[in-house]
Amino acid sequence: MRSHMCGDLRPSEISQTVSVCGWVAKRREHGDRLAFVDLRDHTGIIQCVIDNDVDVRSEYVVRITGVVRSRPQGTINSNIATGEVEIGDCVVEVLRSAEAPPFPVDARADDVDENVRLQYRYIDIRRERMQRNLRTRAKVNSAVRASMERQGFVEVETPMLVPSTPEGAREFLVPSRKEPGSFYALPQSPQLFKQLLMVAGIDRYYQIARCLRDEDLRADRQYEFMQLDAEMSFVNQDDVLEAIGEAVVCAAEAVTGVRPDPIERITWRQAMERFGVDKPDLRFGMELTELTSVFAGTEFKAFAGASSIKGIRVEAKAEEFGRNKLDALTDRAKKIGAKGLVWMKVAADGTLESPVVKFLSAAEQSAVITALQGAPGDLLLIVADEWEMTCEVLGQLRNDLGRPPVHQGPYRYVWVTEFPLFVGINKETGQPKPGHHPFCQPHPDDLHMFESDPMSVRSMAYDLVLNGWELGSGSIRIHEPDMQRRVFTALGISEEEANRKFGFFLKPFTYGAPPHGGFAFGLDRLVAILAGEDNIREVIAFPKTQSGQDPMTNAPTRAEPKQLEELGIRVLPPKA
RNA sequence: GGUCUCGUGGUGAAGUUGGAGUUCACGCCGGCCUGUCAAGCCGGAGGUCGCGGGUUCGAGUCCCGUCGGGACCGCCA
Repeated sequence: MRSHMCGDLRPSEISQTVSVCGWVAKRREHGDRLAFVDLRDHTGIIQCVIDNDVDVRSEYVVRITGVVRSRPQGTINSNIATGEVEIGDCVVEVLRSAEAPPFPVDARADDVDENVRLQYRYIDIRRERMQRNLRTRAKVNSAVRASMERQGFVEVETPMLVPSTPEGAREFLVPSRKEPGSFYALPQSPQLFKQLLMVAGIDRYYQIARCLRDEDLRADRQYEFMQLDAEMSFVNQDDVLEAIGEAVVCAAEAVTGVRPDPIERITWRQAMERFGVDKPDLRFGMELTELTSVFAGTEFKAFAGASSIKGIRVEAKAEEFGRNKLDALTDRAKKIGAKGLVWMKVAADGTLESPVVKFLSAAEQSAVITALQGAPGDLLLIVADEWEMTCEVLGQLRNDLGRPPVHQGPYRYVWVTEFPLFVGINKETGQPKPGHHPFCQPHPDDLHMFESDPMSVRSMAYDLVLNGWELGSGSIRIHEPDMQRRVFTALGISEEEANRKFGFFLKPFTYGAPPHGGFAFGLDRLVAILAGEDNIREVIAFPKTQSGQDPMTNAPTRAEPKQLEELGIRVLPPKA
């Protein structure tokens, strides 16, 4: 039907007869004998000059055949790529008329209520921004696949109907018709299957896998999302980071044209010390500064006896933060869990202004300024608490006060390694909770304190972080029954319980499991950042809203009584 | 489950101390127009101010509830 794409026409095509197809982006009439029609396809816009009376309106689908010619002098439009040429002597075929669209099919729709855009997603996607985003996504998928293939990974598809597993995120359940009362779950990840593929000798597996989690939605979370999921046999941690890092770097290069530097690494401990979070945003400074020794002998009650004191310097913000804003910061700190927040302002003469300054010795005051490199006009924020709380509170404040939008360059990738094996205590059982999952290999250097001090044991788990967003995580897995038993014991899981919950997973490991490890990272998040979006809905063709609905299809919908009966399901009346 | 925030013709906004569905831009429909380009000029249609209740002589505006969108917290091993 067509010989060229709209956006491809250039002076090199002049005097050629061409046919283009697309949607009418704009019509400008100048009487019966002259009209300009801007025709749009996914490549761009070309101006067609119509010299007879043709009724074409916005979003009509048309085929236009005519001759490419250069535009008359003074009428070149430098705003579009095809602006030096136009199509003349046009024959217009209306392939389909159209209703007027509910919103402009161009950048103006960026300001339209997102719900309306989602309701008419098929029109929204005609826009250049959405076309670009979806094509960026395809580039990332393609580059990731190519990279994984080059590295000898084999794509294996794993089932969508899987057994429900008790740990982890809430699952979507699918009722079984053959066995009423029994349910499949939709996979939160192919975790179990990919490890079994290692037992099965696949050696290097990957999949661009759809994962589902029935947890509340956010800017960076949808019910369904795509992950690059991978697992490798006979490898150590470096091998995994190397392989996954290569795929990520290739994906970034495919989109930006620039190959990022090798991804740097930081341990979890360092990340907490310096940035106060386990997904540090390396694009800006304001790092946490250690002050515990500065106040080692202080008289100030709030600091005396605190095991960890740290501060951050908010550059040149002293003036901006009046009483109200400082109170709001203090509230924020308390909400996170701090007992309080100490603020100080560095005055023009280099002295400190703060409600607590009278409790601090002159030596302490000057030491604080030196440690934090305070300059006149700076705001200093200090927290004293247990180490983890101090880090966490200041890390949050650092992000609140300094973090740019996620998509704003430069791209700073970082591996965070050596996560703690256990995190927190299960309130019901009093036992530690797994930091990653219960099949994660403890750090070999920490095995001597596994029983005596389990909370200090590091793991062979790692995260990949980009601009403060967690892209994904992985670990070296346990492949020895003895080690697995020790971990279950530490978690308070009995052998009976372990067999009941994880039996179908553990048994295969007795038949010869190779040492293995893997990783999974969220493609939606990576694509969003590379596409310059701060919301993954913008890179998903048909996303759900925050309440989990699809304004276009109206999903979820009520089931027919007949369907429910067949499945042996009765729906309870809504709670009063 | 919680905090905050938004909801006014198809779209985006304005709407003052509570005083007539008022206004602006875009879009739409009709007319004029031979070089425009998110064209220009003239005219027109189009709204249950999300929904329900309350206060009031009178509510887009104030109060209560509810529904929907969004951001965040919880949650996401």
